Amino acid sequence: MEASILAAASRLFAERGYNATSTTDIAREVGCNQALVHYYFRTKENLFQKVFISKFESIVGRLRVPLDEGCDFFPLLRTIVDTYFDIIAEAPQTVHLFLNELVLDTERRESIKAVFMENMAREDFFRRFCQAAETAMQHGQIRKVEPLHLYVDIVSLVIFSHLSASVLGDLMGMDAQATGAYLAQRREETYTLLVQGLAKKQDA
Amino acid sequence: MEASILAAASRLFAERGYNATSTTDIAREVGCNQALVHYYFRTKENLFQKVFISKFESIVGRLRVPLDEGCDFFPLLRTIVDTYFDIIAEAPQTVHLFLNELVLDTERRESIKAVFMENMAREDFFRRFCQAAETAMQHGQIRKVEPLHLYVDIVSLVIFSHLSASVLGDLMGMDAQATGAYLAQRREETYTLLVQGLAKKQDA
DNA sequence: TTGCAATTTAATAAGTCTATTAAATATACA
DNA sequence: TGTATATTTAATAGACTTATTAAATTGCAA
Repeated sequence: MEASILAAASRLFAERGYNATSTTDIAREVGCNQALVHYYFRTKENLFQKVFISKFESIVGRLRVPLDEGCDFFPLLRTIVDTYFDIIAEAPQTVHLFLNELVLDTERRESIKAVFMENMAREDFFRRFCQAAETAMQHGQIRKVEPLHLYVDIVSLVIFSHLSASVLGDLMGMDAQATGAYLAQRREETYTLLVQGLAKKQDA
Repeated sequence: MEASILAAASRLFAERGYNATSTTDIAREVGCNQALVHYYFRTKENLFQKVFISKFESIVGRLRVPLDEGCDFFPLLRTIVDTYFDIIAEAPQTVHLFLNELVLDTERRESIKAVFMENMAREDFFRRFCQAAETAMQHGQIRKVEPLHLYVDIVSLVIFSHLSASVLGDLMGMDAQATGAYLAQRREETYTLLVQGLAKKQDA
């Protein structure tokens, strides 16, 4: 029961956001009494934290794509782009949740900060990504660029591909198939733009 | 009074989103009775629509950067990137409002769709942008790319530069100056990535 | 079976929310 | 000045919110 409340809360928070989801809604979704939600999680805020942290760590865990040291940078980039596209495609509402409650709700950031820091410290993915980028620069594979900015470039293009698919899909009246095709195009365009935009120019 | 209610609502909706802003909050912000908000705008939803449309049209109006036909594509790109960075820098909460209520709230999209379509039909900016992109392709200035994707590339990088500045600023404890420096770096990185990532390769 | 603990329920307190109403005040115009 | 109109207010209905309480129910072990 505790698990199914968590699962229902997870769905509803992601779909509608924190404010638009009541503990009554969650109970209705589960098919139980509203007081049960509070019996297991005491407060709505506490339940949300549990949901958020769970989703956050599940996502962060999957960001950790294999980073073989000796490997060329561009195959690595392809893997990252593909993996990130797939992660979001599997759970697009999670991106909504993060944008809604992390990016837009500055109050909630404070309570999330600790979780974020802890994950960053435990996971060394970003540090190793930076090393791979530095190595690629030294080998003349890519131009000079701050690894953080390189990473933001990637994430920007991936996340916005999905957001634009969602919005354009509605606005232009695209069906599921057309949206899928658009996303596939975005995946290739993202990779192309990054590869070419990061490559070391020969004529320089 | 009607105008000052609209202004206060504009601020609060952008800061906190629709659900987290009550008509009582708006009245308090203005310094008037809560019933006045309903006297002038009847419903909260109606007031929000007015706010949203106003902000939307104000932004769309500014997207219309000069598109001289004969001009090279890259100066045009620089203008677009600079203009978009400046627009968001002036009113970062507006981006939040759009993300919150347009991207994330699928219900509200329906009511916004008409406004969007009307603006797209009236403004020919996007059509002319596409023409400029096609011309640049014919002249061999940029590689082959669907103009829509090119535009999404630009918008993705610009908007996410601001979102990441906001989030990283909080998470890493950056002060206003450091955030400003980060944004300036993002602007250059965005331009560099686009110029190089869109350029027609010589060796092809 | 009995008794104890865990779970689930109904009822409700205390507060907020949107929206409406009628009364009070301000404004404009004859 | 008097009167019609516009604006503003206080009061409140009615619905919904989170959270708590005590009572009812279930499951299990002695």
